[in-house]
This record gives sequence, C-alpha cells and structure tokens, in this order.
Amino acid sequence: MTIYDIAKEVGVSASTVSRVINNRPGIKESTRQDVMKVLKKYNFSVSAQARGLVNKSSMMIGILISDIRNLHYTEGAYIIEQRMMKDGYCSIIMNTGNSEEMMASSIKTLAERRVDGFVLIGSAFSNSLVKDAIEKYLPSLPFVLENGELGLPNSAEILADDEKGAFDAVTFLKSKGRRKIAYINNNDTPSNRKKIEGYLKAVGNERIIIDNVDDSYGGGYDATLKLLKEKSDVEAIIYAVDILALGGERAALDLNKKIPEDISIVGFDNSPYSYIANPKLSSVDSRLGELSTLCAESLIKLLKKEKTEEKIILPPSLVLREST
Amino acid sequence: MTIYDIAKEVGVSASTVSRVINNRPGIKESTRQDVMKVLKKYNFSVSAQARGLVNKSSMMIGILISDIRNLHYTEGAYIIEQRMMKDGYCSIIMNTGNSEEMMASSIKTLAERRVDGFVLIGSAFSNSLVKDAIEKYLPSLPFVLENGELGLPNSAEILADDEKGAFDAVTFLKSKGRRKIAYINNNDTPSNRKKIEGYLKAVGNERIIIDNVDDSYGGGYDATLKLLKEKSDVEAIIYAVDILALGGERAALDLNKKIPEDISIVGFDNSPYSYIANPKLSSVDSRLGELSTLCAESLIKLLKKEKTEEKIILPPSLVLREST
DNA sequence: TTGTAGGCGTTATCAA
DNA sequence: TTGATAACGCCTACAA
Repeated sequence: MTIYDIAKEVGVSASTVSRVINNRPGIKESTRQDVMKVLKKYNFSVSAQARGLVNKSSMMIGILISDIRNLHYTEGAYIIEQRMMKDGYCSIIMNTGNSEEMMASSIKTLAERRVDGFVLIGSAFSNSLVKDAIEKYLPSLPFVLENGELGLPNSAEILADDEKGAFDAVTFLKSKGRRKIAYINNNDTPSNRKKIEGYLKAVGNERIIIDNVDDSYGGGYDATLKLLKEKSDVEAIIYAVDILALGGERAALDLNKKIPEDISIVGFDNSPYSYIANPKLSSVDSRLGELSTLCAESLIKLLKKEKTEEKIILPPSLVLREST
Repeated sequence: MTIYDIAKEVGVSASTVSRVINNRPGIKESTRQDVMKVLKKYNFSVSAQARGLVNKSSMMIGILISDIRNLHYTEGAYIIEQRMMKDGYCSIIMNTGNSEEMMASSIKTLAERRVDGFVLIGSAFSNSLVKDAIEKYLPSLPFVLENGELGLPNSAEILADDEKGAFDAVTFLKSKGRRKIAYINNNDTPSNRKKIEGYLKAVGNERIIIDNVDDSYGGGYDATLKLLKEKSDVEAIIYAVDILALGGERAALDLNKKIPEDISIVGFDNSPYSYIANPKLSSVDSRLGELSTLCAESLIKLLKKEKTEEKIILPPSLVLREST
C-alpha cells in the first residue's frame, strides 16, 4: 500500500496525499477529509525508508554501548532513547563488547544505516580504531561521547570527573582515619585510568592497587578475599564499579570483618546496586543519569545545527551509606 | 557518494559496481579489483535505506520492552540483539513503559520503519490494544512474544511456566515446615496473575497476598515491614520479582528476624540481583535468558519462513541459596 | 488548490 | 561479462 493507492481511491494525486500526511498547508479542507478517511480505512503507514531517502534524513540515531554488564550504561541508553523519541528519532542500539574491532565495525554499520547522529556510551570508545572509523565512514555526522574523549569535530563530550571522584573518596576515607586504603580495578579504560590517578594523588605512599579483576560480583569477591588474606590490615577499599564492591563487601564479611568498623568499602557510580547492597554501599556518584540526559540534549542541538558546548564535565559527589 | 560516482570513476556502469558490492558472480576479476579499489579509496558504504526500498526488506527488527526496571528484560533485549546481528539484522529497541497506548503507538512506529519482524518482551504486551495495533498495522509480519500470549498468526510464543514456578516455591517452603506463607506482588500482568494462581493452588487456607506494591527495592521493603509488623508470625514470603525480595530481606533483618531461621525469602527470576543479595536470595528461575535465546531463534526461523513451534513453555526451577 | 515530473540510491531484469 | 532501464515509495519544485 503506497500513497499512489490511496490517491487513486480518493481520486486525487499522490502529492495531495503526501501533503495531507505531512500536514502541509494549502489544501482544501474537504479533500483533506477525504484523504484522511481513506488513510484511516487502510491503516496506512508511510515508509520511513522511502521518506528518508528523499529527505536525506533517516530520523534514526545510533547508540553504541561497550559493556552491558555495567547496568548503568544500559540505563543511559534508555534515557537517551526516550529523549530522542520525543523528537521523533528512533534509536538503533548496538552493543559492541570491549572489542575495538567490533566498535569500529559498528560505526560502519551506523554509516550504512544512514543514521542522523549517534552516541557512544563509555570511555572504552576513546580509542584510535574508533576514531579512525568515524573519520573514515562518518566524518561529518554529529555525535556525542558519554564519558569519552576523541577530540573530533561535530561532536560533544560529556564527561564525569572520575579523577576527582576517586580523589575525594580517598580524602574522605583518610579524614575518617583510615590508613591502608586499597584500590581494586577491573578493565583498563580511560575512565578507569583517571580513577586510579585520583587515587594515587590522594593516597600517599601506602598504595595498593589490584588490577584486571574480572568485572563481576565474583571478580570483586575473589580479589578482595585474596587481598584481605594477604594484608589483613587494609582498612578501606575503593572499587572501580559498584558491582565489584558488592562482591568485596561479602568477602570482608565472610572473613568476619565488620563493615564499616573494621573496613570501609566504597564503590563507583552510585548505581542501583549501591542501595540494594547489604550493608548499603557508599559510592562515588559520577552522575551518569545526568550525563545521559545532557548527551541527548547535546545531540539534539547538534542535529539542529545549534551551538553546543564541546565539552561538559560534571563534578562527582560522594554518597555516604552504611559501608563507610 | 553513490554507486554512480564510483562507477564513473572506474569507468563502468552502476550495475557493475552493485554486483561487486554484493559479491555477485559473473564479473571479470580485473574489473572487480578496479571497482574494489575505488570503493576502498572513498570508504564507500551502501545505503541500507535505498537497498531496503528495492529489496523490500530493511534487515531491521524491532524489540519492544515494557519495563526497563526489570533488569532481566533489558538483558533479554541484548541477547536477542546480539543473535540477530549475527544474521545481519539491526535492532530498533524501544521501551514503552507500562502504558498500553505507548505500546500500541510503538507498534505503529515499527510499521513505519518497515522492520522485517519484531519481539515483544514481557507479558505486559498481552493486551487487546497491542493485539489490535498488530492486526491493524502489521497483520502479516512475523513476530515473537517473550513470555506473552496473543494468539495471532505469524508468531511464536515463548513462555515461562510462572504458575508452576510459584507452585513449586510454595510446595518447597511447606516441605521445610513453613506455615504462614505470604505472597507479595507488584504490577498486574498476565505473568504475575499466573504466579498468584500457582501460589493459591499450593498454599492451602492460610493465604496472605499483598498486591500493587511499587516495583522497586523500596516497595518491597515498605510492604514487608508493614506485613511483618502486622503479622509477625509469617514464616515465609514469596515475591513476584527479585528486586522486591531484596527489599524484603532488608526489612526482615531490620526487624531483627534471622534469615532463614525465622523467615524464608524467595524471589522470582533468578536475576543477577539474587546472588548479589546478602543473604543470597533463593529464587525461582524462570529461565528468561534461555527464553530470549529461543525468541531470537524462533524469529530467525519465522523470517526465513521456516516452520517453528507456535508455543514453547519452559519449565522453571527453584534455585536455593541462603534465604531459605 | 492541485497535478506533473524528476529524483533520492539501490537492485533486478533483460538485452547486448 | 557488462550496461541500460525500470522499479521501490516518497517528497518537492514548478506548472497549471
């Protein structure tokens, strides 16, 4: 069923039907009614495909996520999807895993789909393969990086201040008299590197970093168990993401440590995990929800060719609960 | 940049370029090389839009999710997205909330986008508005319902046996000598109604049902606190979803009840929440992960016009952890 | 206020 | 082995 079929039945031309569909002015009210009636009769729905072809705009955007396991990122994707839908954009959400090749090939897919813009969620996208792919396949398409940096044109970068977040967490723990403060990291991403920097700047000489821990509850559990068995005088642990910290809490409890009397636990992201934890987890709020909202707003501005701030950095805040 | 531009530069016709792009046979190797060289030179990417228009296939599918807050559903979406991508399909993921109007209008959007098929995740889609919208706008498009039933053609329904899940949970608790077994429910969905039926069939005369609890940790906490204050002799509580149960655990603990000595807690879905809980949560595994995998497989079969089972029901299993 | 004609970027058919 | 041509379904000048 095409606008031609509709046109024939009404006894008008296709362009008249098109005008009615798109609420164009300059149409006699009676013919508008006639067309609408037939449109409704057949439950006609326009082909966004064909429309996109002539309009040179698909009204679709792409959202790429590096890591599903970070619940927060999927939440971000949905915040963006919802906001874009309000402006009539559909979202193609793809998740690439942590493989840089997959990220790059997803960029190419977005190019083929002729999206009008896109968002990359997660600092894992800040790598040269992705940068090259964008320069190759989508050199002039507007896009937004959530918590990532590439320094490309037509884009906005909305960042969490992860370094400050970690710095503040350490500073707070020290102010509470904690001595040996350890840091447990999962993946090597730009964001995580900044967290480590913040930790190092604040912690002083007694530094303990456990790296490359599996990004899961079990990973946090195992790493913490091992750490506390080797160095039972650790008085506080900061984790790169909340889910690790939950595993860490349990490990400490299983070693008969009291939280927070014997040991303080701090997570990162202030995700839903943090308040469902028991004991409830203190966590650095990197404000990813607000980040996502800002991403959507920035993308919409870029899409409208309005001016946007190229870089926005959101200061973190430390949310204190029962684990410190 | 179109295939015409490429054709001109190589000195061949557009159809030759098209053949090269699509790996069609019957092309001289040397001209294939020539074309490929120019294709690469300009990082050419075909327009899926234009291609979809002539091929009458967009190679896109839609995935509709009723409720983000159920972490399990988003996980399902990603399982499906990943599987479909292997076969070259992009996924438009939309989340509709629990509004039936939004669900119906999302169906219309899928129609306009000319998706090749779609998946509805969650029993909330089993309502007449959605059914009408499908019959109106997409009467002959293949689709799959994850844990839902509409009884429409061209579709497959992959279901969890929620009634049996609840029934088994109660039966287990009774076998452990638990007397007063309560059930706490959140939304009114077909799936949740089945759980309640299973509960009622197994529980006997002493039935306690708390309904319409807010679908969140806090909702579970508040409802449980109230229940246990009023009826402190409740010996077990089953919750419609895990997240409620986590709140429930905490409420019981805050009332100085020992889990599982004084009270048993059982959740539903065996989601990641269940094992990050403290104490770790026993939960009915409705096997939503497998459900999602089966959905993707079914959709692919339907897309290929192969035969599929119209209805698959997965038996649940009760996963025992520390809370029972 | 309405219709005609051309084009958006592909692919498929048919002819050469 | 290649090219010309006609779709695919829609929108927009321009003309009437």
